[in-house]
Amino acid sequence: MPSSTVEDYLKCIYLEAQRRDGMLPMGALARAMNVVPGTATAMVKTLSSDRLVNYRARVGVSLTDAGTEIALQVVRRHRLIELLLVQVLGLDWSEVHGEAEALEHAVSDRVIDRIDAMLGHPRVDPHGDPIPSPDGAFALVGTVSLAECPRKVPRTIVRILDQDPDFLLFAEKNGLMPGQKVTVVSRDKSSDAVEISVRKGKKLTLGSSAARKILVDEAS
Amino acid sequence: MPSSTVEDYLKCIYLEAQRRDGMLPMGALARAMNVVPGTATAMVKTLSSDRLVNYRARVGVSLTDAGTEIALQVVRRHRLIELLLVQVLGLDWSEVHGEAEALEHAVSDRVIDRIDAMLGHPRVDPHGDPIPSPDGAFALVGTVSLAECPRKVPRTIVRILDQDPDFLLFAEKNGLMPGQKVTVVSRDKSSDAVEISVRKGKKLTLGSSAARKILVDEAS
DNA sequence: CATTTTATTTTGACTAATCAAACTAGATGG
DNA sequence: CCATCTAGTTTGATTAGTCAAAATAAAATG
Ligand SMILES: [Mn+2]
Ligand SMILES: [Mn+2]
Ligand SMILES: [Mn+2]
Ligand SMILES: [Mn+2]
Repeated sequence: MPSSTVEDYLKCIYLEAQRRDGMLPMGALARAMNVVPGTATAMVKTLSSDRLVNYRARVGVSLTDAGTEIALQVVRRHRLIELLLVQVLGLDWSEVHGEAEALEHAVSDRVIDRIDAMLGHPRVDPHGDPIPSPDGAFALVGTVSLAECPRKVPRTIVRILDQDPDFLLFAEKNGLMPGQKVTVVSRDKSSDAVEISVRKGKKLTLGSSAARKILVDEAS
Repeated sequence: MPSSTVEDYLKCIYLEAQRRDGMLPMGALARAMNVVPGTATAMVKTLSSDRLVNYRARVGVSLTDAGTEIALQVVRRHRLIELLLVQVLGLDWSEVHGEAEALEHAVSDRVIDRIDAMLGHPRVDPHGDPIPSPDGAFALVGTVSLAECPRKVPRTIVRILDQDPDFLLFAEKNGLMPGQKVTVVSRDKSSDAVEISVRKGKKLTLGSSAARKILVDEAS
């Protein structure tokens, strides 16, 4: 069985590689894992000799099929746990990411299957992140953000691309959660601002980097 | 924060010391922790320098107040998790001890408080083991076992002193669970047997070591 | 192209947790 | 009391995961 450290590295490589194209540079991995670069290099070498990643010195790292499989299991556990904490135990969606970070390594398949069943085989977690099925499949949703979707057309929020508790609390307070309606009123290039209106016509202005974190559905 | 290894040692010392009198010998600790004696000695020395245990070479180990406090927190987490797994997620009582062994180190106070609230501040776990309150207090129950309680008097089972899945499955199959009624019919010294009758007058014979694991209430 | 900067790798060291095996300190007992 | 047994302790290694700092490769720049 992989240690929880190995699980975290694989999950991190998987999630970081979503953004970027091919190989994940060691510097990015080290930053994401909060370790010094030498530590990332050392770890990646052992992952490589275990055939969990492909490593090319001074280029970067990518997951093998075996590594992807483990990463997806960890992501599945993480997101099912988040949903359990929100829906069954009543924690706030801003708190659950941190909690799940530890619990994802401590739940067995048996327990995760029970959680999955009790929640009715959910497809997404509280932040709209997709939950891989036991065999690693999942649907991709909402690839357009408030920073680029058409204006004046009401949309439904489907996903939030940030786990930071402060951002999530802000989002929650302003009704920016999956399922909520939102319309982009205007955008201004120079001021980098996106003006939106949420439920009850409440207006709100976001910087574009925040707007980019809020994904809405494709179909109007 | 103590590592999960330290938490397990402290919990183990706490639980093993329940049986025995004063100091727990290193051999007993090593056996209970599944490590070689030298490992237990080394660990206990570091616990001792952290003021979590009192250690006297060639005598044994006992918990300090600080050590007891940690041990009780771990026991509290363990037992609340067991109850959650049984009552909310529907796992069998024979499975939950093993699951809780890992989860007890991964749940935060925040999560454990929510579990406690959701379960209605329970006093005992699925095996009848008492759940310490956040400040470490708990009630002692059922100090008499089927091996020594009076015969022919119906009793209620309050606690099972064994976490072995096989034993628990056996007990479950025969209705030997907390809350169930049971009566000792007869005992035989030479054959070491305890004959009991459970719900619906079903008869069953236990060896005395098994009988000693089933605790019943004091008052008839 | 030679030089400087930056990213990555290497080297050397450390901590926590463990085991195997050699070594006592006490108890047991003739 | 000496010999032996046994439980417990020491010593010497090992593994996983990490950091600091030196070394180096590659990229960027004048
Ligand atoms: Mn994690
Ligand atoms: Mn999430
Ligand atoms: Mn444990
Ligand atoms: Mn229990």
